[in-house]
Amino acid sequence: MPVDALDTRILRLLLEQPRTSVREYARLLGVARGTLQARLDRLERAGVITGTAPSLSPAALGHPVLAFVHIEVTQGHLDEVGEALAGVPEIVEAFSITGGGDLLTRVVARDNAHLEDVVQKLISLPGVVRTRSEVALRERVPHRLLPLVESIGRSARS
Amino acid sequence: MPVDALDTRILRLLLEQPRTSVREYARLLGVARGTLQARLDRLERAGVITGTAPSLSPAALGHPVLAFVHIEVTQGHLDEVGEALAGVPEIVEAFSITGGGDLLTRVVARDNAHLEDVVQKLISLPGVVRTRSEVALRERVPHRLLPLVESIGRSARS
DNA sequence: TTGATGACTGTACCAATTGCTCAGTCTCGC
DNA sequence: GCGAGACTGAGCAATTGGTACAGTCATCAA
Repeated sequence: MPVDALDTRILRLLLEQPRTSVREYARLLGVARGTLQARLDRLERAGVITGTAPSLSPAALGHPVLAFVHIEVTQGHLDEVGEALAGVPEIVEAFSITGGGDLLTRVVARDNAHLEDVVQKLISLPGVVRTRSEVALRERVPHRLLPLVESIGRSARS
Repeated sequence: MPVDALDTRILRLLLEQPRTSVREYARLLGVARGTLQARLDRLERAGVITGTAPSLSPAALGHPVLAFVHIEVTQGHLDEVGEALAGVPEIVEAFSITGGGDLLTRVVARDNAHLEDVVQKLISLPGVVRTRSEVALRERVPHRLLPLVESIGRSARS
């Protein structure tokens, strides 16, 4: 079993109150410290906990504009373009998606003019046919995993 | 100035090797511990560092399917639908985007059948006209902020 | 029934880290 | 010249993380 009831409680605590010590987590969960530590090790080894890097806000870093740029690529150039994307610092993440040779990239920019620059740069990449941009206007649901974890916890309990 | 040269060096360290003590960071940067601590406090207060929660992998949590679901909403129901999205645990994040009453949501699912269930749930929300899904096939550029930080650092130095 | 395996507990130890404070130095702008 | 703000280096008590150990308990196969 990948994650059992105790694991979901651990993950919930981790998400709700990071910056708490392992000792304190153990106290809150009513579990021995060794147990918790073993669980954490296992969760990390299993790839559930992928990293501990603090999250930064591109907006606070002077890049308040967020856009999703679809990139249409000519046949057979998907890998090539995909790799080239890594060289664009404004691209925060990118996926190849269903629908022919399409890529979906998440782009941040200082302003709309900067966004245009980035899109121009993308169009100039060899293998790119055209792009289509959707600018994020408002964050309706901020990135979160807690509801998913709780949902998993609920179905695991049953 | 929001982030100067030292700040970018700090952020780079933070991203490159988390799980290092503040003391060690200070040593690596050749800076007094107090200084570093003050900088970290300031970066956090400024909203640059938004959180310290460890990052989890939905895939390792049994949700390997990632999709971007566009939702078209009838006029005037944007807020309503936007709030309803928070009630769907499979929705990891959501934005309202350019183009009429459109929402873009990031959805994770156990498999394609589960994805279909989620989309069905979304369609059933009052105010939703139709949806369009793009399933992520491969992660071409994994989520990253380091290149952006370095880019900012380069322009700040000049 | 017996024996083994794995998970959890409670305790203990130590080096290192944290949060905090303080006085002294340096640089900048008015 | 002078004050404000930032940085330094030092020190302190309290806590932490890493690790180890023996004992308990439940499960499972022989």
